[in-house]
Amino acid sequence: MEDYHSILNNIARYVELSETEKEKFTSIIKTTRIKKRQFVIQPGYVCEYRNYILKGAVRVFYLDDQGKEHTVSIGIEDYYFADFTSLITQEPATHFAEALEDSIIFQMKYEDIEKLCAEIHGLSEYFRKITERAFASSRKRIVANIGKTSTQRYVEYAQKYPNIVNRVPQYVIASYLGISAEFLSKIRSRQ
Amino acid sequence: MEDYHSILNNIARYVELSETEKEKFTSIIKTTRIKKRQFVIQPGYVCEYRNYILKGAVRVFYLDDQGKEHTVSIGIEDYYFADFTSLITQEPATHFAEALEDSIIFQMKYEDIEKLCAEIHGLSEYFRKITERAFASSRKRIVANIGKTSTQRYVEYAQKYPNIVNRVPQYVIASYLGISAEFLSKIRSRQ
DNA sequence: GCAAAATCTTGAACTAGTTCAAGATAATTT
DNA sequence: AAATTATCTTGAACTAGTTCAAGATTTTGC
Repeated sequence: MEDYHSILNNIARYVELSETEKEKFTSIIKTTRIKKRQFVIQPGYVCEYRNYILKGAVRVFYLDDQGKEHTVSIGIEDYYFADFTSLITQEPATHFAEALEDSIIFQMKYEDIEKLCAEIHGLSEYFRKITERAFASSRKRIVANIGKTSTQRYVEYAQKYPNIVNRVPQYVIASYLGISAEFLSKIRSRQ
Repeated sequence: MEDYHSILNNIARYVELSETEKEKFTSIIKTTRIKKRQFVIQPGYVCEYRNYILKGAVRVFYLDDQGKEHTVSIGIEDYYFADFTSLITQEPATHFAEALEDSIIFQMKYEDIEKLCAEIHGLSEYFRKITERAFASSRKRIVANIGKTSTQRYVEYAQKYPNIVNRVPQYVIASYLGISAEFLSKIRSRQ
């Protein structure tokens, strides 16, 4: 029996579910342990699961034509990740998800969530609300990428997520912020 | 009596609503006519409405510290827009929304949508699903901004949205793609 | 249909950030 | 604790894209 306390707590911040509903939800969860550097999602394979990080750290990234890595998301505890395009279309992924530490994740099959959202109104509301938040912060990131200098982006990110900056390799942060690893090093040396 | 055909059609692509539900939904819609260059959303004022474009074109943008414009979204018919951060937090907006043409928009109050989503399961599912799609395409845009050259971004955008490129001033496209208006002009002259 | 406003183009000087290369540190593994 | 692998730093040469300025073209309002 796993500890669903933290994910149910996350849900409770947005909606109230009955005990039966909570049980139905936790019954679709598969718990997976992954080792550092292990891939959870890989290009070519459909992203079957919506993943929740119970413990550890995971990043989602893709490789461009020149083989350069671009990190799309960095998540630690209490964070969802997926190749969302692949997840909602159920077409092959284009992104990797890689454990940055030994981690424990909860995996929920796309179809199971869809069925449960159709059945449980509160759950539909929950995913609607967290996706709205995710969308708004994605918009904020676009704004930051377009409108700010690399230095500003790094300083603000480090201020907002000091724990991530301390846990995760610098080249990952760089590729998340859209800066070369070398230039991020130079930014840091000037601070 | 307005023509809700197109917005109900949009909904029908994702979920089925009963006649009563449709009526409840259309009853919260306020129709507004806006003139070219008119602002619908302005920094300092809470973004009260989720807006749907029935006819016309609208962009959402913000001004950075140096007074430079950065376009966050460009929408034409059958497209939702808002300052989503302001909408979901109900705090003052930081963005402008400006009509690029004389337009007709449907406006739905944030609180009315929330209430109706809590009441009508299908509507909650609808907004969940369209927000998931919006989120996925927002992620794609981040990837494009970080990983591609200006030229690639422009060429791909023009290919995907030829109608927008033809309807909307070039400097708006440039500020959406994160390029200076001058450089976009040079890109186009080389094509 | 003319005047004014808005948009687009082009060139020259510049700069933020990249790329490449090589060495220095730090973290893991045996 | 030595060896290997992963990560970070620094410098020099380079380039994609910016900024500024001024003129050309198109659109809009009266």
